Amino acid sequence: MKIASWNVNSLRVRLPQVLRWLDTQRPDVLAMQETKTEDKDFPVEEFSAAGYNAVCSGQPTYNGVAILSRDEPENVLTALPDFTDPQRRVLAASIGALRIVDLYVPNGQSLESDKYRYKLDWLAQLDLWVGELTRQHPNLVLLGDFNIAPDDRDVHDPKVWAGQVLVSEPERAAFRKFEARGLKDSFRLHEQGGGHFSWWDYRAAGFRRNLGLRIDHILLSPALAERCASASIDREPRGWERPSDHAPVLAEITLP
DNA sequence: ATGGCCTGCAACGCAGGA
Repeated sequence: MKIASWNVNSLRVRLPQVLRWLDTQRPDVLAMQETKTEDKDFPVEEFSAAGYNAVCSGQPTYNGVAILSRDEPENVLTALPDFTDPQRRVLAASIGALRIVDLYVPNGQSLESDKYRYKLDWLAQLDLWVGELTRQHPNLVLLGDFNIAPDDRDVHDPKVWAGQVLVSEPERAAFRKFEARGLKDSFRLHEQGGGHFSWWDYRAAGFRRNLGLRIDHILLSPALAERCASASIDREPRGWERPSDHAPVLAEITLP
Protein backbone atom coordinates (compact mmCIF):
# COMPACT_ATOMS: atom_id res chain seq x y z
CA MET A 1 0.00 0.00 0.00
CA LYS A 2 1.68 3.18 -1.21
CA ILE A 3 0.41 6.37 0.42
CA ALA A 4 1.39 9.88 -0.60
CA SER A 5 0.79 13.51 0.28
CA TRP A 6 1.41 16.52 -1.95
CA ASN A 7 0.70 20.21 -1.55
CA VAL A 8 0.07 20.97 -5.22
CA ASN A 9 -0.33 24.77 -4.90
CA SER A 10 -3.31 25.06 -7.27
CA LEU A 11 -4.69 21.94 -8.91
CA ARG A 12 -5.71 23.95 -11.97
CA VAL A 13 -2.10 24.78 -12.68
CA ARG A 14 -0.68 21.47 -11.52
CA LEU A 15 -3.16 18.92 -12.92
CA PRO A 16 -0.84 17.79 -15.73
CA GLN A 17 1.96 17.25 -13.21
CA VAL A 18 -0.27 15.36 -10.79
CA LEU A 19 -1.45 13.06 -13.59
CA ARG A 20 2.13 12.55 -14.75
CA TRP A 21 3.24 11.77 -11.21
CA LEU A 22 0.35 9.34 -10.60
CA ASP A 23 1.29 7.54 -13.79
CA THR A 24 4.89 7.18 -12.65
CA GLN A 25 4.38 6.31 -8.99
CA ARG A 26 0.95 4.64 -9.03
CA PRO A 27 0.24 5.36 -5.33
CA ASP A 28 -2.82 3.68 -3.80
CA VAL A 29 -3.71 6.93 -2.03
CA LEU A 30 -2.74 10.54 -2.77
CA ALA A 31 -3.79 13.26 -0.32
CA MET A 32 -3.50 16.75 -1.80
CA GLN A 33 -3.53 20.19 -0.24
CA GLU A 34 -3.94 23.73 -1.55
CA THR A 35 -6.07 22.56 -4.45
CA LYS A 36 -7.58 26.09 -4.60
CA THR A 37 -10.45 24.53 -6.52
CA GLU A 38 -14.18 24.59 -5.84
CA ASP A 39 -15.80 21.15 -5.73
CA LYS A 40 -17.89 21.87 -8.83
CA ASP A 41 -14.67 22.47 -10.80
CA PHE A 42 -12.75 19.47 -9.41
CA PRO A 43 -11.33 17.36 -12.28
CA VAL A 44 -13.11 14.14 -11.27
CA GLU A 45 -13.12 12.75 -14.79
CA GLU A 46 -9.43 13.24 -15.44
CA PHE A 47 -8.59 11.32 -12.27
CA SER A 48 -11.19 8.67 -13.01
CA ALA A 49 -9.59 8.12 -16.41
CA ALA A 50 -6.29 7.64 -14.58
CA GLY A 51 -7.90 4.95 -12.40
CA TYR A 52 -8.59 6.99 -9.27
CA ASN A 53 -11.61 7.75 -7.13
CA ALA A 54 -11.68 11.29 -5.78
CA VAL A 55 -13.19 13.12 -2.84
CA CYS A 56 -12.62 16.81 -2.30
CA SER A 57 -13.39 19.73 -0.05
CA GLY A 58 -12.53 23.00 -1.73
CA GLN A 59 -13.22 26.72 -1.82
CA PRO A 60 -12.28 29.49 -4.25
CA THR A 61 -8.75 30.93 -4.18
CA TYR A 62 -7.45 29.46 -0.93
CA ASN A 63 -6.90 26.14 0.83
CA GLY A 64 -8.75 23.06 -0.38
CA VAL A 65 -7.99 19.36 0.17
CA ALA A 66 -8.67 16.21 -1.82
CA ILE A 67 -7.98 12.48 -1.60
CA LEU A 68 -7.45 10.24 -4.61
CA SER A 69 -7.60 6.50 -4.12
CA ARG A 70 -7.65 3.36 -6.19
CA ASP A 71 -10.21 1.81 -3.80
CA GLU A 72 -13.54 3.42 -3.02
CA PRO A 73 -13.47 6.06 -0.23
CA GLU A 74 -16.06 5.67 2.54
CA ASN A 75 -17.25 7.60 5.60
CA VAL A 76 -16.02 10.95 4.34
CA LEU A 77 -15.68 13.89 6.76
CA THR A 78 -14.83 17.42 5.63
CA ALA A 79 -14.12 19.36 8.83
CA LEU A 80 -12.60 19.24 12.27
CA PRO A 81 -15.35 18.15 14.70
CA ASP A 82 -16.65 20.95 16.95
CA PHE A 83 -14.65 23.68 15.24
CA THR A 84 -16.49 26.21 13.10
CA ASP A 85 -14.22 27.13 10.22
CA PRO A 86 -15.05 28.23 6.68
CA GLN A 87 -11.52 27.27 5.56
CA ARG A 88 -11.37 23.90 3.82
CA ARG A 89 -8.39 22.21 5.44
CA VAL A 90 -9.55 18.76 6.54
CA LEU A 91 -10.72 15.67 4.69
CA ALA A 92 -11.05 12.19 6.17
CA ALA A 93 -11.99 8.97 4.41
CA SER A 94 -11.76 5.24 4.99
CA ILE A 95 -9.97 3.44 2.20
CA GLY A 96 -9.77 -0.32 2.57
CA ALA A 97 -8.54 -1.04 6.07
CA LEU A 98 -7.11 2.46 6.53
CA ARG A 99 -8.51 5.63 8.03
CA ILE A 100 -6.94 8.49 6.05
CA VAL A 101 -6.98 12.03 7.46
CA ASP A 102 -5.72 14.69 5.03
CA LEU A 103 -4.68 18.00 6.63
CA TYR A 104 -3.70 21.43 5.43
CA VAL A 105 -2.56 22.98 8.70
CA PRO A 106 -2.71 26.81 8.74
CA ASN A 107 0.55 28.54 7.91
CA GLY A 108 0.45 31.09 10.73
CA GLN A 109 2.23 33.84 8.76
CA SER A 110 4.23 35.22 11.71
CA LEU A 111 4.26 34.89 15.49
CA GLU A 112 2.63 38.32 15.83
CA SER A 113 -0.21 37.54 13.44
CA ASP A 114 -3.81 36.62 14.28
CA LYS A 115 -3.21 33.78 11.86
CA TYR A 116 -0.63 32.31 14.27
CA ARG A 117 -3.22 32.27 17.08
CA TYR A 118 -5.63 30.60 14.65
CA LYS A 119 -2.97 28.01 13.81
CA LEU A 120 -2.37 27.11 17.45
CA ASP A 121 -6.11 26.94 18.20
CA TRP A 122 -6.61 24.80 15.11
CA LEU A 123 -3.82 22.44 16.18
CA ALA A 124 -5.26 22.17 19.70
CA GLN A 125 -8.64 21.22 18.27
CA LEU A 126 -7.00 18.74 15.92
CA ASP A 127 -5.20 17.16 18.86
CA LEU A 128 -8.50 16.52 20.64
CA TRP A 129 -9.81 14.84 17.50
CA VAL A 130 -6.62 12.81 17.08
CA GLY A 131 -7.21 11.47 20.59
CA GLU A 132 -10.56 10.07 19.41
CA LEU A 133 -9.20 8.89 16.08
CA THR A 134 -6.39 6.88 17.67
CA ARG A 135 -8.95 5.12 19.87
CA GLN A 136 -11.37 4.46 17.00
CA HIS A 137 -8.99 3.54 14.19
CA PRO A 138 -6.04 1.22 14.79
CA ASN A 139 -4.99 1.78 11.15
CA LEU A 140 -4.78 5.56 11.20
CA VAL A 141 -2.85 7.70 8.70
CA LEU A 142 -2.61 11.42 9.51
CA LEU A 143 -0.92 13.14 6.62
CA GLY A 144 -0.58 16.41 4.80
CA ASP A 145 1.04 19.82 4.93
CA PHE A 146 1.57 20.33 8.67
CA ASN A 147 3.40 23.63 8.21
CA ILE A 148 5.69 22.53 11.06
CA ALA A 149 9.34 21.51 10.80
CA PRO A 150 9.49 19.07 13.74
CA ASP A 151 13.13 19.68 14.69
CA ASP A 152 16.29 21.41 13.54
CA ARG A 153 17.26 18.53 11.24
CA ASP A 154 14.23 19.55 9.20
CA VAL A 155 15.48 23.11 8.63
CA HIS A 156 18.22 24.13 6.18
CA ASP A 157 19.52 26.88 8.48
CA PRO A 158 18.18 26.57 12.04
CA LYS A 159 19.88 29.83 13.08
CA VAL A 160 18.12 31.83 10.39
CA TRP A 161 14.79 30.18 11.20
CA ALA A 162 15.08 30.15 15.01
CA GLY A 163 11.82 31.20 16.65
CA GLN A 164 10.04 31.89 13.37
CA VAL A 165 6.71 30.53 12.27
CA LEU A 166 6.91 26.86 11.14
CA VAL A 167 9.66 26.13 13.67
CA SER A 168 8.47 27.94 16.82
CA GLU A 169 8.35 25.98 20.05
CA PRO A 170 4.53 26.03 20.46
CA GLU A 171 4.12 24.59 16.96
CA ARG A 172 6.72 21.91 17.60
CA ALA A 173 5.05 21.09 20.91
CA ALA A 174 1.77 20.59 19.03
CA PHE A 175 3.53 18.17 16.67
CA ARG A 176 5.03 16.26 19.59
CA LYS A 177 1.55 15.85 21.07
CA PHE A 178 0.57 13.77 18.06
CA GLU A 179 3.66 11.64 18.65
CA ALA A 180 2.75 11.40 22.34
CA ARG A 181 -0.53 9.86 21.22
CA GLY A 182 1.47 7.11 19.56
CA LEU A 183 1.66 8.39 15.99
CA LYS A 184 5.01 7.96 14.25
CA ASP A 185 6.62 10.28 11.72
CA SER A 186 7.05 7.70 8.95
CA PHE A 187 10.03 9.50 7.42
CA ARG A 188 11.97 9.25 10.68
CA LEU A 189 11.36 5.51 10.90
CA HIS A 190 13.82 5.17 8.03
CA GLU A 191 16.06 8.24 7.99
CA GLN A 192 17.74 10.06 10.87
CA GLY A 193 19.83 12.59 8.98
CA GLY A 194 19.17 16.23 8.19
CA GLY A 195 19.01 17.99 4.85
CA HIS A 196 15.83 16.22 3.68
CA PHE A 197 13.16 18.74 2.81
CA SER A 198 9.65 18.76 1.33
CA TRP A 199 9.36 22.50 0.59
CA TRP A 200 11.73 24.99 -1.00
CA ASP A 201 11.11 28.71 -1.50
CA TYR A 202 10.43 29.71 -5.09
CA ARG A 203 12.77 32.66 -4.50
CA ALA A 204 16.52 32.64 -4.22
CA ALA A 205 16.97 29.42 -6.17
CA GLY A 206 15.88 27.65 -3.00
CA PHE A 207 15.55 24.24 -4.59
CA ARG A 208 18.83 24.31 -6.48
CA ARG A 209 20.65 25.28 -3.29
CA ASN A 210 18.53 22.88 -1.17
CA LEU A 211 17.40 25.69 1.13
CA GLY A 212 14.26 24.01 2.39
CA LEU A 213 12.12 22.73 5.22
CA ARG A 214 10.54 19.37 5.93
CA ILE A 215 6.95 20.34 6.73
CA ASP A 216 4.91 17.69 4.88
CA HIS A 217 4.43 14.52 6.88
CA ILE A 218 2.82 11.10 6.97
CA LEU A 219 2.09 10.05 10.55
CA LEU A 220 1.21 6.43 11.20
CA SER A 221 -0.54 4.69 14.08
CA PRO A 222 1.60 2.07 15.89
CA ALA A 223 0.02 -0.84 13.99
CA LEU A 224 0.89 0.78 10.65
CA ALA A 225 4.30 2.07 11.72
CA GLU A 226 5.31 -1.54 12.40
CA ARG A 227 4.43 -2.32 8.80
CA CYS A 228 6.02 0.74 7.21
CA ALA A 229 8.51 -0.70 4.73
CA SER A 230 9.82 2.63 3.41
CA ALA A 231 9.27 6.38 3.49
CA SER A 232 10.63 9.00 1.15
CA ILE A 233 10.39 12.44 -0.41
CA ASP A 234 10.19 12.53 -4.20
CA ARG A 235 12.22 15.57 -5.23
CA GLU A 236 11.77 14.92 -8.92
CA PRO A 237 8.57 16.93 -9.58
CA ARG A 238 10.12 19.93 -7.82
CA GLY A 239 12.58 20.02 -10.70
CA TRP A 240 9.90 19.97 -13.40
CA GLU A 241 8.78 23.00 -15.38
CA ARG A 242 6.42 25.22 -13.34
CA PRO A 243 6.57 23.11 -10.18
CA SER A 244 4.70 23.27 -6.91
CA ASP A 245 6.95 24.60 -4.15
CA HIS A 246 6.29 21.33 -2.27
CA ALA A 247 7.46 17.83 -3.16
CA PRO A 248 5.30 14.73 -2.71
CA VAL A 249 6.08 12.60 0.33
CA LEU A 250 5.50 8.83 0.37
CA ALA A 251 5.15 5.91 2.75
CA GLU A 252 4.83 2.26 1.84
CA ILE A 253 2.93 -0.04 4.16
CA THR A 254 2.90 -3.82 3.91
CA LEU A 255 -0.63 -4.85 4.84
CA PRO A 256 -1.28 -8.47 5.82
C1' DA B 1 24.81 40.06 -4.52
C1' DT B 2 21.34 39.48 2.35
C1' DG B 3 16.88 39.61 -2.13
C1' DG B 4 15.32 37.09 -5.16
C1' DC B 5 8.66 33.83 -6.58
C1' DC B 6 4.06 32.02 -7.56
C1' DT B 7 -1.17 31.86 -7.55
C1' DG B 8 -5.94 33.62 -7.89
C1' DC B 9 -8.89 37.31 -8.44
C1' DA B 10 -9.59 41.12 -10.26
C1' DA B 11 -8.32 44.68 -12.60
C1' DC B 12 -3.54 46.60 -14.39
C1' DG B 13 -2.07 45.61 -7.47
C1' DC B 14 -3.40 42.98 -3.85
C1' DA B 15 -3.47 38.99 -0.23
C1' DG B 16 -1.44 34.83 1.04
C1' DG B 17 1.80 31.43 1.11
C1' DA B 18 6.25 29.47 3.86
